[in-house]
Amino acid sequence: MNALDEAEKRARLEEIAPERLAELDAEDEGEDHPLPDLPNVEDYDEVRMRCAPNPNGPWHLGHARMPAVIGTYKERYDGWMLVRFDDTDPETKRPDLDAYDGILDDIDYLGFKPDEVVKASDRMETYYEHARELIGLGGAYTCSCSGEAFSELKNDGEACPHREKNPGVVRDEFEAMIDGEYESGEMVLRVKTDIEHKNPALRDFVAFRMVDTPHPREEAAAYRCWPMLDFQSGIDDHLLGITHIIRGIDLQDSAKRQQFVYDYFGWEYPEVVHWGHVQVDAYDVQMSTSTIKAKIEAGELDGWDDPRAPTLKSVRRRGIRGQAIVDAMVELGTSTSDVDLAMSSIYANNRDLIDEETPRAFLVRNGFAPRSEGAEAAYAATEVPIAGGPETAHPPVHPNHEERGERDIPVGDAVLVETADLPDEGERVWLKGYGPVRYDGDGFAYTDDDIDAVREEGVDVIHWVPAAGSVPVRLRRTDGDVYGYAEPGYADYDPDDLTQFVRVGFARYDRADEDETVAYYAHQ
RNA sequence: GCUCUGGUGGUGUAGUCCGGCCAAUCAUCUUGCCCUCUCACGGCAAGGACCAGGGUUCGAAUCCCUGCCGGAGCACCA
Repeated sequence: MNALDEAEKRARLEEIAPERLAELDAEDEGEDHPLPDLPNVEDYDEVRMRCAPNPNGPWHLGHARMPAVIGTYKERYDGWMLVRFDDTDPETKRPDLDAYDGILDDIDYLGFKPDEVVKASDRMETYYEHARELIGLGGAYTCSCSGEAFSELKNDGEACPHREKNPGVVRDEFEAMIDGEYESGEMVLRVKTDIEHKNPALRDFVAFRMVDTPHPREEAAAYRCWPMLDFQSGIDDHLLGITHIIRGIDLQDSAKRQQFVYDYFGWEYPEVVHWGHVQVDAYDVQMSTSTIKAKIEAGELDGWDDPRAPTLKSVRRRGIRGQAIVDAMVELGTSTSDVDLAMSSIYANNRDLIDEETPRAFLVRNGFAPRSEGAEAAYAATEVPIAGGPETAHPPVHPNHEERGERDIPVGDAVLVETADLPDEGERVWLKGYGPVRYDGDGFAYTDDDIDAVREEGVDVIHWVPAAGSVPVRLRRTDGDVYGYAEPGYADYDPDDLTQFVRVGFARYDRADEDETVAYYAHQ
């Protein structure tokens, strides 16, 4: 009934309330977006956002959320995306020189292109300029209290003696900080907020401190006086025209702290969205840069792309599309509560993306080297002589796409099958893509049964490879390495090619070593 | 201790602002069936949730109160 006069209703609405019609259309479009609307988008000419990673190491899976969500919003609002490396801690979170390009590479893998890339460590003079200005406005003071001493005063809501220091002295001491005349811990510049603020986290926070360790980037190695995140990031967000900040709840109080700086300068604070922490299931290794780094150094992981590492390099090597990760991250939304990301949803997304285009191949498993706790699997292959049938098998490249042709697998005198698939003596089995055989205890004899044997008589269909000419494969899984033999055609694959090993799962061809070919397992 | 912030199936999410159309959406997941040269894809079906207790109301996932549980900040880390 209602559907019948939908068009009529629209026409009528157009007449009496065109603005309402536009609203309806906007609502309809909104249904396609898993992510909630960004706040107050209409107040800005352009939605400008930033990813602000600390380049202190390669990215783990959780890091993907930042570009995934921000990049998706960028596409949705036709906005602008900055990648800004917040590398202002040369010591505790010391930047890793390879991480700058590594992160950009990961963002590219996820399918996004930043409109601009900057490094905070290139912008030091800008931060100094603004600090000078802030001092001029009476909004900051140099302080030589020890951390503990200040903390104690602060917790009691009491100002330290340096707070009312003569502005000229503050100016001189700050210049001395810039000139590196203090050592680490001797002097900081604090933002004057409200020392009695009911939230102790907001009271007179540190804007600059001394760091003795030189920055690893040559261009920034001479600086000793470094801004803290709250100051640097706050200044940059304004200067770079950021309209929407999207970041984790750990920075919840940051906006409130930075608001004080913005107030001194008379700036408007951007819109902010905070999200909770992400945990990913399916990994034994904790998702943290330092933990992964430690495990690699201890030899427990082979590297950042070890299949057991919850890193982007790892899933990438397994042949999982960046898009699958992005989709999963976007589905998580931007809730402030902590969320668990199920790898199965990444796998489901990936399967959606690759199944149609991925060719099939046989892999007969024979051996397993577990590399994680509780992993168990027993795979064994049996060689069985075969006689009486055609010389070659022709299974399709893809069961849903006849037009892609057939694989040609020579059978030879014997085949390998997984021992668990071996039928009882006297029973038949259907070698997939080849035909029916009867097992006589020693070998397979081709029978003349047609496919009805499978359809109506319940003969099992199993995968197999020829005993001669098959490709020894090591299939690297998150729980260990599976050994086996792939059909001869697998020798023609190139690195990055995907295949679906029938009844085993999707895998990415990695390389051909001298004695074996290495593939990485993605998922079933 | 102080200050924020959150709690819908196994997981994620919609609904919460403006109480009824919610015996709660969608996806993933699990199970069963169908399709198929046993995978994957596809189709069908089933399973599974409003943190607890009070209150307001004709009516509460939605509003109020209390409790419980969780996360974050109070760094010269980001």
